[in-house]
Amino acid sequence: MESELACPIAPVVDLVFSRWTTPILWTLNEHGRLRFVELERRIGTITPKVLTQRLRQMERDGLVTRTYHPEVPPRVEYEISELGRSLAPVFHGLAEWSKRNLAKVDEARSRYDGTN
Amino acid sequence: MESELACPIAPVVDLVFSRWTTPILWTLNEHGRLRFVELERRIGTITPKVLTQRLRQMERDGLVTRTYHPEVPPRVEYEISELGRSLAPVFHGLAEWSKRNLAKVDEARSRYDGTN
DNA sequence: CAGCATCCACGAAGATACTG
DNA sequence: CAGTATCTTCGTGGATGCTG
Repeated sequence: MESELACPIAPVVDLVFSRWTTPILWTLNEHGRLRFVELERRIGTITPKVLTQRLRQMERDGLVTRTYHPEVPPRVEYEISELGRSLAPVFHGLAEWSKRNLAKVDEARSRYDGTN
Repeated sequence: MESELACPIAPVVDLVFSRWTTPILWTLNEHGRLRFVELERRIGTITPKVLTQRLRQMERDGLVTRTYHPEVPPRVEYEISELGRSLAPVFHGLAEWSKRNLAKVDEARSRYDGTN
């Protein structure tokens, strides 16, 4: 998808920051093991189809684990894996940067738009 | 774009990891001030239209600066801003994670696909 | 409940050609 | 050189309905 030619982190960006993966990972990291609907509700605006798609991909990539309980009604639980958890420092770094610099982005936008 | 309800870093993810911003920022961080075509060539697969779009947005967000030299032929130079440079630790963290864990992702995929 | 199947809509991105 | 203009393609995502 992205050009790796000039950017060594392109693969990991594709992996971790493609759409919905961050909220999913963050939620699972905060609340531990969750059922499908719980995850769906906590994220709020995602549709079940898309949530399923992303979870499958993340399961394949080893970022989350899926546990199926053959009951009636069926119960499926998702959990962040060790590999997924190892991204925590990166996320923390982003949160820090956010706290410190996101306001500057807003300022820059106002300046650019001339709506000082 | 992304749901912020469950994920505090969603805004910064949108800002920094939307398409092409990472390669652009990385390239400008590596090579300093660059002209439009130089940037285009280093990234390799981006089209001028898209490159222009992304650069405009990043300029608006305060991540890059644009300098126009009214000459013939015209010369425009792009440079990473202080704000953009402040992302370096985050990028470095990603590169580190990449070196350590990207192979595990490949393993997980092989396992999932059953192509052990 | 946890999904899959299907259809549809939209915007981002690519290809191409053209200007000051 | 540094873009802009236009057209087309494509993928993501939304909506809906249906199963074990």
